[in-house]
Amino acid sequence: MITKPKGTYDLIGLDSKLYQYIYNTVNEYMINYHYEFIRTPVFEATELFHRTVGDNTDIVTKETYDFVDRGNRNITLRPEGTAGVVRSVIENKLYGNRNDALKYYYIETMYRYERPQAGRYRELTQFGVEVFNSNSIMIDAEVISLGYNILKDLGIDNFTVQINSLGDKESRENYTMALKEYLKPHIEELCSDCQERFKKNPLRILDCKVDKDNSILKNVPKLNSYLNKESLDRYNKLKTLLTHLDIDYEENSSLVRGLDYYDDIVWEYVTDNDNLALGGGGRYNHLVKNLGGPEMPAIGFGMGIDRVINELKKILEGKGEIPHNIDVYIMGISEEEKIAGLKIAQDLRLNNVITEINNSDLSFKSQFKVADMLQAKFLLILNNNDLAKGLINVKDNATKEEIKVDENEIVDYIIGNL
RNA sequence: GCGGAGUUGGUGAAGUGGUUAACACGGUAGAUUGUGGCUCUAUUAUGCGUGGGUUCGACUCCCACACUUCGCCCCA
Repeated sequence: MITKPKGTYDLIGLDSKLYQYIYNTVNEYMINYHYEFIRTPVFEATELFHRTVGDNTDIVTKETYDFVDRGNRNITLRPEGTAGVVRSVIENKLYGNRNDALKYYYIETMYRYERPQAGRYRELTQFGVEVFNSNSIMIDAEVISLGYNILKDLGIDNFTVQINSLGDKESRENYTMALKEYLKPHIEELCSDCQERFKKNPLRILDCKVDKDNSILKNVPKLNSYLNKESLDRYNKLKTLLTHLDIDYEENSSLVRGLDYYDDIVWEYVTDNDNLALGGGGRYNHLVKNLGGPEMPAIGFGMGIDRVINELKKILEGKGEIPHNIDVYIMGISEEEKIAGLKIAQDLRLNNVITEINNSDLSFKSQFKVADMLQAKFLLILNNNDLAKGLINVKDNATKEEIKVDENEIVDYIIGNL
């Protein structure tokens, strides 16, 4: 038997239902918030991701899906959404005749060559937004609240928005130096991974799972105190705006995100139960220029749909709710009954009634079982005698009451009683 | 890249180096001559992740690999 590749999954059953639900909700929100849908290629030149992410992390050396195509091009399957959108904005000069914010959203699969574990797959799906050409803190507030409002609307309420400011490049460099200065005498007391991080990415030490209760890390200099006036003002303004928009947030001074292209505001949507990030984002005011575009501020976030699906499943299990399936199941045995049923099914379907019909040679007993499995609300039990009189037997599958309805009124009857 | 635990039917699973792989749910058919969900009866894995090896004999022991799952690194 041929099995699916490691770390992938088939979107089936309840998962696929929830995916559609999320997909539809996201699209609705994006339209109302006036974000334009953008789709970029699944694969891009490897160099794009290397330049976006930087060359010094494990991400580039062991966590991307790289291959050489038949034309000897170095290609990488996109591991995240930002790089492709930024590339497209630059390449298509989408900023050319605009002086307002450019707002894009995507819903796409991503590929990461990782060892699978809880909430981590090799093929994952994210939705996200990227906004260009505005450095207004109002945009930061809009983007953060957009992700927040979507999650809330989906029915997820056990999460928290964690925010932090990394400051601008200068502030961050000053802070990094101060942090290293502070940690240097204690470096031997930290875990071996932190000793490695000290050299490669000192800010990540703040995120360490092993040393998180270590008094050395608890007394570490605060990032916020190294912010310059402008960054601090922005951060304070953001907090005011989020409160203004009724967004519950939490400040997390050790939230740094992994990549060094972020400036100023960063945030994550974190579940309360298991502290898993459903999504996160930040400002990246220098990335566009670094990738060959003009000086242009930008901000964005990505949300892991796979993780959101898992959260929704937990919530549904807790409530014991089974998602709605179909409205009407049409039953019949003889050829005439089935053919009559097919027309009725079409009439119902054209009127937005979710309808299924028996097409096989199943006994009534079996058809009832199918109807129950599909959680049909109404059963249309066709028989030749009544059909000849223009009547249809309608059974309410909740009350078990059965009545005969004129075939010309069946659609209205169903719609009126759903 | 590193480590732990797993892999038996549509599902949940038990199992032993030795002819036919428990049990339950589900499915199908019938008792019920075209209106079910209860009950009863029959039936439902030529197969125990894949490939090798040991053995008279392997689902059971050994090795490798694949996949699942939970962590580490990393986290876009």
